[in-house]
Parts: sequence; structure tokens; C-alpha cells
Amino acid sequence: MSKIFFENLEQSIQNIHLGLVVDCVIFTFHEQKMKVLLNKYVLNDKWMLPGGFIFKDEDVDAAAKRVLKERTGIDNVFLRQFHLFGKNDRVNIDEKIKLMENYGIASDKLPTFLNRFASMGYFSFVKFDEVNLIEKEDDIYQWFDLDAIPQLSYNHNEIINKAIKMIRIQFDYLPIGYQLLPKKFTIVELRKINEGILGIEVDKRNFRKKMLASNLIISLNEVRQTDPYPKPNLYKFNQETINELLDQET
Amino acid sequence: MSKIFFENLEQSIQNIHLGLVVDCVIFTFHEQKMKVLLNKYVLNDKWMLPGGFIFKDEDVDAAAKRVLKERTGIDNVFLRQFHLFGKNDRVNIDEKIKLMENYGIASDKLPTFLNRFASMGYFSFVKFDEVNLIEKEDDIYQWFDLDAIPQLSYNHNEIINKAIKMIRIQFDYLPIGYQLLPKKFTIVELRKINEGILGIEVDKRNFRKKMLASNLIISLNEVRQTDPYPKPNLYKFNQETINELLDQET
DNA sequence: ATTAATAGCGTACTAAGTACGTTAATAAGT
DNA sequence: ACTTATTAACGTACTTAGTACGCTATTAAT
Repeated sequence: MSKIFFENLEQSIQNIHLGLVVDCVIFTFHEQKMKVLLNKYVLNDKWMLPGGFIFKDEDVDAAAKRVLKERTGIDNVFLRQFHLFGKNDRVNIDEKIKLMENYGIASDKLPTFLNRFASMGYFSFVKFDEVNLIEKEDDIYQWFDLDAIPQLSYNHNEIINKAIKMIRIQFDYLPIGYQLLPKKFTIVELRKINEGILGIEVDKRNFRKKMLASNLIISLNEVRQTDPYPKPNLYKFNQETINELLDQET
Repeated sequence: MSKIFFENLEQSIQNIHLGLVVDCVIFTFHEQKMKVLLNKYVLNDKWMLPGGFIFKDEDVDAAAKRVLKERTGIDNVFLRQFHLFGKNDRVNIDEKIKLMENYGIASDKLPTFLNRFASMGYFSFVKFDEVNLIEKEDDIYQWFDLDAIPQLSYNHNEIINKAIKMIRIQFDYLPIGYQLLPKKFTIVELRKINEGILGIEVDKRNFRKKMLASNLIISLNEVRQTDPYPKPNLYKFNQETINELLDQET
């Protein structure tokens, strides 16, 4: 949804698949912390998840991909369904009317638009450095620390909480570190991601032992010279193991 | 979808939430085998999954519950989302037109109905004895062995396969045996369910040991007298453990 | 009288997970 | 110049969970 969409609402409505939208919980990892991408229309006062309509004849998964590409510029992104939010009262109608009025549209003009839309939730993990936040004149984007999410529009707080819950359940089947880290990374970075998502502290020594025993990572026998003190060893992911995870396409 | 629906198609369309349907993969356990419930309109030649539309103002989860109740008579059923099938070409349009024509409806009469509907997949586990298959004049129901599913309409074979895949991934978090077995059951029955769903054989002795060591089941110190030889001991589920699983509501 | 079937018990071994002590190298503070 | 705090990396002991497979007791069928 953007200015152009609202300015041509009647025509826009003709081109979208009714009754269903996608919302994306986009995670990244930066400065040792997990972050979530939020979006705000300048005319609105609350932050919300990046989301959007599905075009007629567009696969739902493709719509989620497109939304992500439009916002972050990233192609070929890792994206998974996690829950359909299909409660009848999911969207606060007053909030929706207010948004329309902010764009100068009478609320009784397009009843179709005010009908209920179920929301398919997707989560995604993107590399911070590869993201190029694409802001339009009327909406802005910002990364928020996972432990400092403000109050969001509609049921979007619930959606984020559910995303985290589902990610935790599927944790071992998701190549999260692979999606978030650069080609070369340290074991500590990998641990910080785990801790951020699982919401717990992990024993440093046991984590290292577990990683080294697994066939998930391969040592590059190379230390990161830019780090101050005990310069940490660098690792890469074992592509075979990652491919096995990706093939499962949960 | 039923005769009444089609006979009043124009009016029926007014009352449904467009763009989204629910399809249910309903499992049961009978005579030591896992079964799936399939449905066939007598005017159609292919079997399909029980599914249906969502009413305007009806929660999507509630629609799935209603579909299940309408077909099996069971209230308060265990039901979980597992995947949204949102491919644009998911439903074979020719098949859909043929179905409409079988009901005497010209295919060009209601373009809205021919628009794409995404399908929210739900799986469910029901006790065979509690099911009371409710057949209407124009559609019939039948349990099929999980390893003998015929070719189904639309993408319904894909939906079943995905359901099984998702159930396997979440296996340890789902109270499957609890949903399928009567109050009193034997360890062998529990094992047969596991084998049926996981598609593998499980070592009898280790399975028993694992179950006894877990706090999932409690011995009733009572054997089933109706069984022929080594009359097996009966167990009940530990309600506390089951409640913990149910609270997670994956 | 022999054989087949199977619920249930037991033993040895392997793999995975947990708890926590120690070292080595450096930067920052006094 | 010396001490201290920091932290990547290695190591040891112990616990728990999982795997492989042998055996027994009791009945029904042949």
C-alpha cells in the first residue's frame, strides 16, 4: 500500500486478489543484535509490518517475495509461511477508515476495501549489508531491536510474537545463521543469533563444542585481524548441510 | 460445497469470503492403520479432500471447524493449520467448470466463482468411533488407507503429502495418539500410529522403554481381556503432559 | 508334541547434552 | 612496570537419551 495505490484505489482494487494479504516479519542481525523491519506511513501514527496485497494471477508466495523486494531491494530471499491470521476482527476497521481518510478517501466509497482481509504471515532473514531500504515519499522504514518493538497497527504485535514462536519450534530446520551472516563469520556471532532468537543465554564453551562437532560450519583457519583482542577464528558454512536444510523447504 | 450451494450459487456467493477456502486432511486410526477421510460428489468422478468456503464474518479457523463438524459430527476437534496453498494455477479451471456444468450452471454465469481461491490447509485427528459420517444426497464420504490414496481433484494429493510432511516435522509437539486412541489403549496401538505417520518401522522394545520412561502415559495395571494371547496391559494418557502439548497450540 | 506369534523385560553400547575449570594473549588502568 | 579485566579457545567429568539386539513366558494352531 502506498500513495499511488490509494490515489487510484478504485482501479487498484480491480487488480488485487480479494480477501487475503501478506505480512512479512523480516529479521536481520546487526551489531550483535537481532532486528525486525518496520514500516510507517507518514500519515499514520503507528508502525506496522511491511505487507501488501496479492495481485490477481500472482502466487501468494510470489506476492510475499515481491513485497520484500520492493522494501529491501533483495532478490532470492529466504521466506517461509508461518501462520494465517484469519480472525474476523483482526483488523481494526476504525484504524483502516482513518488511514483511508488520511489519504482523502471517503470511507463509504469502497466497501470492498473495507471487507475483511485475512493475512498470511511470512518470516524472512536478510543480511544487513545487502539491504537497501527503499523509502517512498509517503512511507518510511526502520530496523527495531527485537526486544524493543513498539505498539503496532492492527494485530501486528501478535504476528511478530507468533513468528518468533514458530521459528523457535522449527529452529533446527532453518538455516538462520546462513541467511544472516556474511560468508566469513565467527562462532560468537553465530551464538549471538541463537541467543537473540531463542531468548536465552547459551553456554559459550558448549556451544562452540557443538558447532565444531556438527557438520554445519568449516574452519577457514584464518583469524579476523580487525578484531581487538583474542582475534577470533573465521568459519564458513558447509554448503552441503545448508542445502539439505534448504531442500526441506518447511 | 453441496447441491444447495450450487442451486443458489448467486446468493451463496454473496455470503462467502472471497479468495480463500479451507481444506481439511482428517486422519483417523482403525484396525491398526492410519486412514484419511475423502469426499466425492456423485456428479464428479474424482475424490477430494473435505473442504469449504469461509462465511463473511467467520474466523478462518472457525470455518475449518465447521467443515469438520458438518462432515464428521464431531465438535471440539483438534485442528491445526499447516500450509497455505496459494499458487495461481492450483485449481484446474476446466475441472471447476465441469463441476459447475454438472450442476447445470453455465460457466460464464459467475466469473467471481471461477476466480482463484487460495486454500488454507488444516490437518486433524479424530477418533474413529466418534465419527458419524454425514452423507448428503449428492456427496459421499469414505476412509482411505494412508498408503492407498487415489488420484484426487485439483492439487489435493499435494496437500495430503504436505500435511504428512508437516506433521512429521512437528511430531513431538502434537498429541496425536491422544486424539486418535480411546481412553484405554495399549503400547502397541500407540506404536502403530507412530509407524503409520512416520512411515517407518520402530523397534518394539525400545519404543516400549521410551514410552515407559516418558511421562506421556500411565499404566492402568489392567490387561485387555478380549485380546487373544499375551493380553496386553492398558494405559491412559497423562493429562498434564497432554495439556502442556495442547497449550503450545502450534 | 511341536511350532509360530507376540507382549514384555533386560543388557551392553553409542551419541548427545550439560556443567564448569583453565589457558593464552592483549588492552586498559594505576 | 605491574596488575587487572576481558574473552576466544581448549579440556574434563558427568548425565541423559537413543540404538541394537537377546531372551522369556504363554497361548493358539498344526
